[in-house]
Amino acid sequence: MPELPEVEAVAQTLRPLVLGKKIRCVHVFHPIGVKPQKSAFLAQNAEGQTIRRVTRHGKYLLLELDRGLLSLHFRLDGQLLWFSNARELEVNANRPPHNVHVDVAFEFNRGVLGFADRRHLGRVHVFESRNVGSGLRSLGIDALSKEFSAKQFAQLLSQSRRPLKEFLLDQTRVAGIGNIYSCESMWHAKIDPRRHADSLTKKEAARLHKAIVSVLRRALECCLRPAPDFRDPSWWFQGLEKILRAYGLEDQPCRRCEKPIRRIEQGGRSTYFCATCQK
DNA sequence: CCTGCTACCTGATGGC
DNA sequence: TGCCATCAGGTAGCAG
Repeated sequence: MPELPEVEAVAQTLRPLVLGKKIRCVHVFHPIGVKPQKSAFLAQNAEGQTIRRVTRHGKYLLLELDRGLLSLHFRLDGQLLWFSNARELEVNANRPPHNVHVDVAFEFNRGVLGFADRRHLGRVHVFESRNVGSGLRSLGIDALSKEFSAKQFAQLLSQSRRPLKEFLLDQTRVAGIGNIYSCESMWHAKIDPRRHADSLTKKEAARLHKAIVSVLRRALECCLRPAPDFRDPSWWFQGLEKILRAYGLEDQPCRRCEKPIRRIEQGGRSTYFCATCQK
């Protein structure tokens, strides 16, 4: 559930399910999912606590407890699953013929929340506060927060000479933008991903800021309709393809100028863009 | 501090 | 059909 809109949709959908519920028991089926923390540490710090708020910062989903918080990061493939009870989870997960890998589960009085990830790259951690944990602590401004203004964005851009694409993926500057929506935002703003961040004019920075916010809002609407279905392990966000204009469209004609979309590599990741209308 | 590289994992896909 | 290479919406950790 990779980028900000997907995580926000999950947060909104999850909120009514877990708010005010007490974590009766934590199950760690695959310890890699809590690494580098220990299973016992997670259990000790989460069991018996009630979920007071469900929030999000960048791509991190945060379950705030009476004391401390749970930090869930889905990386590339992580997802949440909901089971009626521990028995249902036991029957349906982590055993053939089902292909459902629940690494960590939180059991409530009614219902169980599972964190599943077949690649085991996603992580569940427990922290005293948001200021602990390297990834979470160093996150920049959330791209859908009030603090993310055009002025603030221009300021951040001016402080970096990295290629724009790499700058947008840097979660310590602006949090929440990933590979898809960085490409989409730059396409909408008509700016070349290879430009250095500090080379953007104020006007271009403002255009890109606007593009980022509208791309993320649009994607969030898509992610909420239909809303995530935690009861279906095969569920995934649908319909996002129809809003994409660059990502994954190598060799297909640009929707503005008809020239083929190009794919290049930046920082070890694919960038899709139109070399003709993105300057 | 910054930047760039690799590791971490599994599964889907396409070429031969 | 099988085998191999490549790709995937991400980040942590490390060296320089």
